[in-house]
Amino acid sequence: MRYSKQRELILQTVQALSDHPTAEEIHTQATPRCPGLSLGTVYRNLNSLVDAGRVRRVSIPGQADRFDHTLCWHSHLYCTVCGSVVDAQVDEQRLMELVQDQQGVVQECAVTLFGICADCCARQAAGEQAAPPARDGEQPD
Amino acid sequence: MRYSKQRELILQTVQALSDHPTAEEIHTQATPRCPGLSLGTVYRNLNSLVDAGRVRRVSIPGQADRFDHTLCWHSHLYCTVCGSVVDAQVDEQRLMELVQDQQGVVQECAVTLFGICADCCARQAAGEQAAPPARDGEQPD
DNA sequence: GTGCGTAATAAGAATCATTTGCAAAAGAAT
DNA sequence: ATTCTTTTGCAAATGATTCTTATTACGCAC
Repeated sequence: MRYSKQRELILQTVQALSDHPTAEEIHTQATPRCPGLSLGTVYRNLNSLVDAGRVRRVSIPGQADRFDHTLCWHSHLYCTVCGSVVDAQVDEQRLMELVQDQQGVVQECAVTLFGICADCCARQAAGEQAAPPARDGEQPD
Repeated sequence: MRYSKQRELILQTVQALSDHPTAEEIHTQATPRCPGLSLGTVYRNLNSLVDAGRVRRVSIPGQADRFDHTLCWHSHLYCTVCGSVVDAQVDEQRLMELVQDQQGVVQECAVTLFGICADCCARQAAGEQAAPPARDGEQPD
């Protein structure tokens, strides 16, 4: 793989946006520093970076893929209130033990939690409303 | 929700096809018994059935959703050799304990295993080739 | 430095799974 | 049977992602 400034920028952007940005968010963030950067290039390079193991792909069912700068194994919690994805604390060792015993061979294990993130919990406790992830047909008043 | 023969048929088809069929597979299987059944109707009804808790949705990253007749919680193993999805044995109780301790509230937990199913393991042991799930640009010889 | 071969790019068409809009058909209730 | 509402079928729309093609620009050889 040979050097390209757009790939470098895309990698830096994923690392800077340490939440779990989508390709589109990465594109939006990166474009100012490289006008003309195309979304296709972002997708292509994200795939290369994932293949090269420099970035991780985070898939939440029914949503655009997100990309994670953290290389070591971990799980994610998808907040059903605000739509954010945060890292979750799951003991890899113990999980693998729990999961290993199958009829067949287990090579990888992905855990996705659905729930309410710490921020939204705090907000709810304070009686506030979080900006919802624009789901369904809910109109704010 | 009021009765419709196509919804009934779709439900029966998911239950009959106890592997994890996609909407398209369900459509193909169901059409003979209801000529003119449209794919849109299949999707629409699968969504209703999922909402009503009569069927479960199984998402594997980068693939069409599959539907599961089994209502009780369980995990899935995606076979990277043949592309099939089989039920996995994961102790729900112990998994939940492992996963519960987050900054935030966990409501649900999805585990997807990637590996090789029992059938493909057996085939590999016997030195055979399984029909691959038609990935990438691999051409058989 | 100049020139080349090749990998990488931008732009947009193409694809795939899924959803949606709408007029017609089918359940349900009267 | 009549009316009211939900569902259907079809086709077109969407959204995310990939692919195609002509073009650009690395990086090496001279």
